[in-house]
Amino acid sequence: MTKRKDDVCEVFCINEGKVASARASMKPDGTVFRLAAVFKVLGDPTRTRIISALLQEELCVCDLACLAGISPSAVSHQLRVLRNMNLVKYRKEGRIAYYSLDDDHIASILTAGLKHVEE
Amino acid sequence: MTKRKDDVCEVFCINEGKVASARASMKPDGTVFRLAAVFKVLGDPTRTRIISALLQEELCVCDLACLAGISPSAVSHQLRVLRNMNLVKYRKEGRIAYYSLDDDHIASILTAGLKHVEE
DNA sequence: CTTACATATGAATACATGTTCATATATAAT
DNA sequence: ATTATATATGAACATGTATTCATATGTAAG
Repeated sequence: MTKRKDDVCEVFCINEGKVASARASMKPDGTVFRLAAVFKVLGDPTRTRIISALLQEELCVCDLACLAGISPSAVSHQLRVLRNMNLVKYRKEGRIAYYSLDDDHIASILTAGLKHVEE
Repeated sequence: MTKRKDDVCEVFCINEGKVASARASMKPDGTVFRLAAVFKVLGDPTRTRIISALLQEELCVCDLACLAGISPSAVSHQLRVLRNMNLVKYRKEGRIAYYSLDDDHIASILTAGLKHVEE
């Protein structure tokens, strides 16, 4: 196998035209990367469960820990990940932090995913 | 910290009522798990790019390798992952395998995700 | 001012995962 | 038949990641 690592595209594409047009109509790399990042964050069972629970109503860390069946510490770690991706937001009431979905798109993504999963 | 690992839920929930109702309205564990699995599969930049390219038209392994900028071998591995999750299907034409999205839900999921990413 | 509690966070460990490399299979061409 | 090509696959390695544990922060209560 002596394919050169660079310019693989130019030389080894089978349908250069299709590749060129596909490339032209694709979202920019940054967008694809951020999209992947969002899906990756949603792609952990614990976090999916958390988001799924928050579809109904806001919940505090402890309650989410109950629902997910893991320690509050683990939930807190995961909530930070979700926060960093702008998937959840929270409000503080005393020492209790109530988390909720950050915007309506999140529910749409979940719903679309469920349609595929539930066939 | 002397919290028992079992029955954490019963003892340490702050709002038992909210937790109970959230639990009742949540999808079964199996569904949540499969949903997470779908998102996890979509959560890799290479696979997101592949799916994104296939939104336009079917493409063969080599062309996808060009678009993703990785080896055909790596693409083939990823295509198997996507196949296992029923996200893509393929038809053979001679020795060339043309891949396409398996159903319309996939596009919906991508679109919903893009709305969040593009704000 | 302590004490208790809800949450957050850093470090460490155990586990999963994506790519590469080598090789296999299958189909077309010579 | 032999060679070239398109794809598939197994093993290995390197990297990433989710949980746990220990600890820190901040808030309410005694």
